[in-house]
Order: sequence, then structure tokens, then C-alpha cells
Amino acid sequence: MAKTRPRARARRQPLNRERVLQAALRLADREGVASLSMRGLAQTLGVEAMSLYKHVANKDEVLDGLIDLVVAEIDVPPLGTEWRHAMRVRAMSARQVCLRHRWAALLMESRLSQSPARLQYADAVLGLLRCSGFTVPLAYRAFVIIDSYLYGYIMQELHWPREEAEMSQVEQDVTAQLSTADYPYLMEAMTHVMATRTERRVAGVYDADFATGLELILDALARLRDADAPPSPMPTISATSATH
Amino acid sequence: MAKTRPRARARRQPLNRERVLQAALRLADREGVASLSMRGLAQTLGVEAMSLYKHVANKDEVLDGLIDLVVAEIDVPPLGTEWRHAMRVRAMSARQVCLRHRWAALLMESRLSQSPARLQYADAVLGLLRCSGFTVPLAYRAFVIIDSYLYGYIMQELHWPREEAEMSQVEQDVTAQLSTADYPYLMEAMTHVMATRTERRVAGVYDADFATGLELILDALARLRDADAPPSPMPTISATSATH
DNA sequence: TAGATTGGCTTACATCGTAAGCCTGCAATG
DNA sequence: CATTGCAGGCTTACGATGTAAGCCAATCTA
Repeated sequence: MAKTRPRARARRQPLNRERVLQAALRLADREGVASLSMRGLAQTLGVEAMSLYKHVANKDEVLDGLIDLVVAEIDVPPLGTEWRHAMRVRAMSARQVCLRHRWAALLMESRLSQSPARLQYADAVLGLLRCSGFTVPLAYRAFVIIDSYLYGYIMQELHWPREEAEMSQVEQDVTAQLSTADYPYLMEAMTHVMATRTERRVAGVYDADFATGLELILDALARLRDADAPPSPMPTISATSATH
Repeated sequence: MAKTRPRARARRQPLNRERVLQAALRLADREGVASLSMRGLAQTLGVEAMSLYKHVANKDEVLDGLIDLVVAEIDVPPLGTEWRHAMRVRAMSARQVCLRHRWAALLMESRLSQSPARLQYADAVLGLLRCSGFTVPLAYRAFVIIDSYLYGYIMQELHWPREEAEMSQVEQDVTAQLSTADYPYLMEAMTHVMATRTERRVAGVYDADFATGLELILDALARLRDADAPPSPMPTISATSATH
């Protein structure tokens, strides 16, 4: 009587690591990575929790797998692309990916997981800088600085209000609950943010602010690069000509 | 017979929120925030888990309390201090605090918790910029950019090897397990990092790299500030004279 | 002295990751 | 074709964990 339809279950295509991770990705996007449990994950696959362990060693492996999936979504231009353009593209892409999967940034920061996908990502970014005239030490430094800003900005951004509803909620808090006397400078800043919130989202949320900061850093790095190794008369050509 | 010594327990000074949070801080420093459980925390206080709930609403409140304790440790110069100096001081201080409590940065990024301590911290930083000639929009932008870099850098740094033992472990991985063919640029960068690791730690770990990046950003912001509101002939004086 | 309050404690429950081992149908082998 | 191995599910069970509910003794207050 327990075996009502012994076939029905067996008929579905067998699970595999790939399908498990894809399901985890969907579930994380829907409910957040914090409420991603092995039992819940199994349920979305029509399976019992312990069945997952035939395809993944443990939950940590699922999380690391998620990181890999997300890193793979980041668009890194091919080796030889002019560095400023390349850094812009990959930074913007990383940001979009992290906003699409709102749990991703925190997960990447909280886990070590030097998987092939992540190593290759780092290698590609470093390669772009190296092929654009950066020395090894400077390429390393630039990488660290850009990534600090990139992921630091994203982490902040994830806490900001997005929907109009949240925004007006914040606005209420600003004008009512937070007393102006206690936090005068914070108040004026919040007021400014609220007042300009419309024009500050261009083709996405908070794009403009992110881009300005990034350009600031790229400018600074360009100066460093030029000081470090005097460029040929036409820097952009010498940069892109490395592989073309 | 259960009441062997009804007095002994009652004699110790009663718990309070303060002592609970201090114990949580110590425990987190010792074992990491991930393995901070209400039961474990209670144990270090010689008390049962549920007793904590007389002084704290729930675990989230403990975590938010930890954030407050940590934020309070950050050294923010008084209003009116010249902005570059002030930003340097508070960035360095925040970094030291986050390295001292290695769980703090992640906790701050993962929780929202707009507690008075945090709001006041933000207010103080914004105030410093405002008093040094930054307009409201620019002060806000500068705040976001500096903090992005600051906490982004720290989050990266927390994953880097610190002890000499870890370092030589990484060195082994670099020269052996990671194949040079697969990640050429990553390899050369790691080799450089390993080779220069001695001179790169000055009075602390990785101080030099952090400072260079910060100066880069402060330079860029200085340029922005001067372009935004043309300074008087002697910018530093006009900056500090605002409140003195 | 009576009553209320404070601050501990016990018990209980849902949820989590996962160890151990069972069962069944398909596939390869004799 | 029969046997057997095993891939890939399932069941059960254990020890965390956060915390709701309620108990009880010591202390403070009227």
C-alpha cells in the first residue's frame, strides 16, 4: 500500500549535481539564501532531503556551487580589451549580477571557496590589466582597489530602499522618527537623497552614483599606471594592440 | 534534593543586558560569531539559555548589540578636523577594529540595524565632510565611496593569510597545486605578493596597500571638492576654520 | 506580614544538517 | 535468461539551535 505507483517516481529523470544547483539558485533568488535548507531544496525537486547527498557532499558544497554559478554570470571582456572599458564592463556586470541575486555578494564575502570558476575570474581580470601596460605590482594593487570599491558599494546598495513603498517609508522615518536635532548631517543627506531619488536612477537603480565613484577610481589608477611605466604616445592603442 | 545549595546561585550579581553583550563580544572574538549560540553564551555566564531572554529580546538583538559595541570602538575625530586627516584616522581605526573583531565586518554588512550608535557614526562622518567645504550632495557621495572602499577592502583582507604558517601554505598551493598554465596572471600576482610580503606589512598587516588605495580615493575626492566649490586660496585653512 | 516583581530554571517544540542504513529497479555480466 | 551490482532514491534517528510557556524562590514594597 505504500507502493501505490512504483513507477511514477522512478520515471522522472534522475537528479544530478547540475539540477540540484540550478534548483538551489532559483530557490535562493526566490526566498533568499538564509532560508535555503536542504529539506526545502529537496522539496522543490520533489525529493527527500537525504537524496540530495547522493549528488552533493553537503550544504557547503551547494553554497560554493551557487557562488560558481553567479561568478560565471559576470561578463569579463576578452583579453586585450582596453583596460578602462574592460573594468567598467565587468564592474557594471558584477553589480547587475549581485543585484539580480541579492544574496550573492554576502555569500561570496562570507565563504572562501577558491573554486576554478573564481580563480579564473580573478585571472581574467588581472590579465586584462597586465595586457594594458600595468606592471605586476600595479595590476595587483588595481585589482584589489577596484574590487574593494565594487563589492563594498554593492554591499551598501543592497541595504538601500528600492521600491517606491520602501522609499516613502524611509522618507517618513527621516522626517518624523529620526529627530533632526540628534543627527543633523545625516538628516540633510537623507533629505537630499530623497529629493533627488528620481534623477539618480538612470537605467537601473543608483547607477549614476556607482559609475561616478568607479570613474574616480579608474582615473586615479590611470594616473598611477602612467607614472609607473611611461606610456607610448597613444596609450589606448598600445594597450589594445597587445593581443590584436 | 534538587535544591542542594539554593543560596550559591542566587548570590552572584544579577545579569543585565550590558553583561550579556560583553560576554557575547568575548565569545565572538574567541570562537567567531558563527558559533555564537544562546546556549553557549549562557554557559560562559554560568546560566541557562532561557535566562538570557530576561535581558535580551532574542538573538538578533544580541547581534545588533554586538554591532553597536564595535561601532563605538571606531575612532572618529571631532567635528571640524581637517577632512583628509579625519577620514584617514577613522578609516584606519575602522579597519583596526574590524581586524580585531574578525566577525564584525560581515555582521555589519549582513544586518540592517539602524541603531543610534550607527546613525551617530554616520552623522559624525558626514559632519566632518560638511564642515570641510563639501556640499551636501558631494559629502554624501564621498561618504558612500570611502565606505565602499573601506569595508570592501576589509572584507577582502579578512580572507587573506595572516600567520606565517598560512602564508607558506598558500605559497605551496601557488607553486604546486595551482597549475601555472591555467591561471598565468593570477600566478604571477600571487608570486609577487608572496615575494614582497615582508616589506608590505608595515606596523600591522597589509597596512601599506590599504593606505595607498585610500590616498588615491582621497585625492580624487579632493579634486571633486575643489571643482564643485572653488576653494579659497588656502584650502586646508578654509576647511579647518569652519568650526575653529 | 501579604503581595508583587524580578530573575533565575525546566520542559517542550519546530527546524536544521546529516550519519547510517534500507530498498528497488536498471544494467551489465555469466 | 538469470544473477548480481549498484545508482539513486527513501526512512529513521541524532544532536544542535532559537525560543515559547510556564514554574518557582528570593527579594522588594505596601
